[in-house]
Amino acid sequence: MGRTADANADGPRVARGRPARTPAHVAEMRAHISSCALNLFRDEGFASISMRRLAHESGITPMTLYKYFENKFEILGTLWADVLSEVFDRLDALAANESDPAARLNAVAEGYVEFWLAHRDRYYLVFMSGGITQADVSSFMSDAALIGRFDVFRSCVAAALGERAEQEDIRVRSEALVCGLNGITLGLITMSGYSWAAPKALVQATTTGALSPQLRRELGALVPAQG
Amino acid sequence: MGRTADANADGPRVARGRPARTPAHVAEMRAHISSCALNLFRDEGFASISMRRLAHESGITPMTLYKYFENKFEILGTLWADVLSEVFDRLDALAANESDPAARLNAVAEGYVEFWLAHRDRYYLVFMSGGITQADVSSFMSDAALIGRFDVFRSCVAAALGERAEQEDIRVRSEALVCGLNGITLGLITMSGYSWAAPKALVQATTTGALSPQLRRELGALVPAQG
DNA sequence: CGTTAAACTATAACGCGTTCTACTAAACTA
DNA sequence: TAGTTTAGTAGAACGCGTTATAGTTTAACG
Repeated sequence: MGRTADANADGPRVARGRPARTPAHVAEMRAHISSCALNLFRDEGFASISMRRLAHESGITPMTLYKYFENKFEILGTLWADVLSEVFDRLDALAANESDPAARLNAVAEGYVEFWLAHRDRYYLVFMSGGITQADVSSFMSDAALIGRFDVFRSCVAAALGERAEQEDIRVRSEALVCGLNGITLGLITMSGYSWAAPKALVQATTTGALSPQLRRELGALVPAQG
Repeated sequence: MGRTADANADGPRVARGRPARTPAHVAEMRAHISSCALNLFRDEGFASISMRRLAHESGITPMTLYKYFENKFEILGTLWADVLSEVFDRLDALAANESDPAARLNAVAEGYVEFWLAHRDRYYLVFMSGGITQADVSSFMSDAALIGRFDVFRSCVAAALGERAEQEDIRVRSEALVCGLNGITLGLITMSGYSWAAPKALVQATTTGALSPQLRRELGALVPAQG
């Protein structure tokens, strides 16, 4: 002890031997692996693709995989960003095509649910891939850029409410809206044995519920009064 | 060929050799295994309990386990009924304690969400145990007795709407309500990194949304007119 | 009793995610 | 070029869910 190389601690460390992977190369490698993974997961499902197989298809050794990713789920996590981008790009386009605020809210909400229903493979990829634990999802979902994209809903709600909107009001309404839409998707996909009402009807009930004029008064009992 | 025992096909088959397991014994054995599984899963988590371990704790061979259950998830499925019973027993009690219809609806909705939030282990057990596929959940959820218990919500919605309620109206509203509550639970549990509004606020937004007076008119565009 | 058909056991095996260890290849400095 | 540090490889290993196989016990029959 005391014999190690960091005796000269007055610099970023003298470069001896092969340099460590540059962040750029790491990013490139992760992107390469993720791209292979996306194709494989889409075609054959997350559970069916083994790490050994993914490594082989990526032209890499299984061990190397674990140099770039903590585990299989972390690979999955990098794909979520792509899928969610896809959803929200579509929602933004839908929103741009509707000038009436209430109609816009409804269009976006419908688009969200219908995207998942039309691409169940992606839904499974994001929300239902096996063995997910609380920590896995929430750590990924705290990515600020991703969460920010859910603001479409918030701004649509704000626009539809118009003048009468207050901050906390909008927040609760739009979060409840997102939860409702997620719940609709979850129900229709995972409990397909039950004969649900039409998705559009459920979505519309949820969006009009989010704009219910009654809500603001009732919320007064829960959040600090604002004036 | 032709030498087999079913030459005498004029009966339910002659009993030769050890009789097959009686349905009662099968049920009993499954119950025994399930009971062991419930304790183990609750204490150490679904993923942490191996089939070898469960077999051992049940006083049984791993192979025998597979004689009574198709796979590990089927064991899990038998526990869902117990957990859901627990939820709905509580909801029924809550409903009985509230005479005002709107308050009752809210109490039941809150109770539902709060149960899952307070017993996340059970939530994982039911909704998030790894590797679940569409078929797994929906086949279980088509159990009529279980689905019937969700009618608490329907009847609460009907009572709160009072005279002005119509069949399809109630149906869509209560299904959207259930979806919304499921979505709230899903969001709060799996995306705990995000700072959601208070659960009670989200629930109240959802219940008042489900009673929104606007809804009935808008639904007219989607479902056949009723008069 | 012996026969028969089933229940159950014991054990090995497969591929999985993951980890470990020993090794080779590469990229830099002195 | 020699020395050093890291990247990547090769391959065994662990426990997992699950399956297959062969053997043993059990409960009914005649």
